[in-house]
Amino acid sequence: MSRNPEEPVYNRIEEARLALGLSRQDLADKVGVHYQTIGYLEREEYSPSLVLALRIAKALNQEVSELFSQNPFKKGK
Amino acid sequence: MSRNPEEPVYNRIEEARLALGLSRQDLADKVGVHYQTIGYLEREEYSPSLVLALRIAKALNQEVSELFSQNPFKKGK
DNA sequence: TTCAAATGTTGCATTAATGCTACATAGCAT
DNA sequence: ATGCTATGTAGCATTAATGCAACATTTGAA
Repeated sequence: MSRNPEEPVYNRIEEARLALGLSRQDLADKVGVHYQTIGYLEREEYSPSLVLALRIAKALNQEVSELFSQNPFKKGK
Repeated sequence: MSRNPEEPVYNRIEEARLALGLSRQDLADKVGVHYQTIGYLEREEYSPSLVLALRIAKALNQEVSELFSQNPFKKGK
């Protein structure tokens, strides 16, 4: 599978982050990653490790399945 | 964070796999990875990518949060 | 016992995820 | 205009996740 460039993972990180009034830097700090990493994830340039996904979900008070999906999200949740 | 050797991810893949009567090879085939990879994950020698976690959850009919956690699982679910 | 299936162990190669730095751009105050 | 904050882009280095092969061990069936 080689870390799947073919099968992307969609996410609503940006939407959930903005809903909490957080900047990328804020979220990065809460989660313990570089702020650029949040940017890469929001732009879906790559998909996170499970550890990071779990941390982000916790930081944003969401279920992993609410934030990340193999299928595109519909508009407005 | 450098992919966290410090903060492990616990899982109940083996339990869920056995409950369905699947061998590691069976699960690996359903999920599209090498059968050794399932072994590594069950032994918690490393934690999967989010893509793989999503696929495993789907193959085992479980929520990601039911299968993977940052905190150890209690006995018998 | 013998055989096969399932699993464990080791080792090596490849690559995506992450860290980090630097610079550009856009928007919003002042 | 000036400055600050947030974000985008590009490049490079490191490392964990995965593939894969070979061999050992365990377990259960015949």
